[in-house]
Amino acid sequence: MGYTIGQAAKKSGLSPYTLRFYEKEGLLPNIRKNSAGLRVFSQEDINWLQMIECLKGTGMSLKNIKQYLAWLNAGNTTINQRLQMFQEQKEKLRLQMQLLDKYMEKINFKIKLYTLAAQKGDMDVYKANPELEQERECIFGVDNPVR
Amino acid sequence: MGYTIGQAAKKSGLSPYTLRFYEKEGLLPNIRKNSAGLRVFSQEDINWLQMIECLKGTGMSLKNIKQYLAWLNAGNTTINQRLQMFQEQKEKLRLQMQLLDKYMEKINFKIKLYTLAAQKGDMDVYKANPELEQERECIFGVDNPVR
DNA sequence: ATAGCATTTAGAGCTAAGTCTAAGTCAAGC
DNA sequence: GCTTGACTTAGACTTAGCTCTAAATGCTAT
Repeated sequence: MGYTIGQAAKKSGLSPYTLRFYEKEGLLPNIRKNSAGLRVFSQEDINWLQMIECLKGTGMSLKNIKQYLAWLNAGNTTINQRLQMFQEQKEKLRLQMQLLDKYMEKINFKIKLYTLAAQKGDMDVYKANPELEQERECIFGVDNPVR
Repeated sequence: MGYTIGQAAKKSGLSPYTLRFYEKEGLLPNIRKNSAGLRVFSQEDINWLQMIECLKGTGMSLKNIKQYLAWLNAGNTTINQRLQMFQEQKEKLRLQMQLLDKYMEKINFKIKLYTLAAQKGDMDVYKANPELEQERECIFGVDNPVR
């Protein structure tokens, strides 16, 4: 009913080095050790690692994840802090997703451009496709510099 | 028709330090200098900075952005490499957006959980709302550990 | 014409998040 | 009983990407 550090590494997609590092940093406070001194990761530990991945992947620092852990350990008196933290994290994620949508537009434009250029063999695609110029200005937000 | 480093910093959201650093790294190869030796950023430079932000924001390293710049400077013979680069970047972005969707689900679940807990004043929300337990298992992907 | 602010340079310093090394322990298979 | 491979520790090292310092120069408003 437990995993070695190598198995936990595979399950979580992190390296054994990283798992030890997280433990050293206090992000994995309750890892058991067996009689031989080896770490034993429970399913709960793996789940917690996935929560860490979620928070890290949405831009939270390890330091702030540690703060969340402290709130978890502090019990019911910190429910409101935790709720607020997730609400802020959600807003951050929403903005990030919005930004990525914009980046996707830019990248799609470039793919369109280079696909035409690859067919033609050169970059003079605006001459043959003047509508691209307008799309470019729209996506890249060209404006008039002062001075 | 040009910006100082401070103005360019505001326009791009980067610090003057970062802009100088990028130039030092060869990511801004064509910044003009005026008669006093001050950098003059053109609108083209600002647009290029926005492209850098797009590539960086979708996970590309500065080193690889520099490679792209080298391809740009090399001319028409590198159109296919550039097309392939953007196609790979698009796929990477697609996967990233998929991941963020998952994270959004997790975070929404936590907000639901903590909102109920905040009303109740404690974390025993699974007892009152057993359907949450199932949703949790679905989102966190609990499975049966071996051994 | 002088104070105050932005800019310049080279190069040092910093932070976050790992990543690795060395020396040693342990269990399993041949 | 010996080798192999995964594990242990403390602590040093690495990398990416900035961020700052110091000393000098130069524009701008009073």
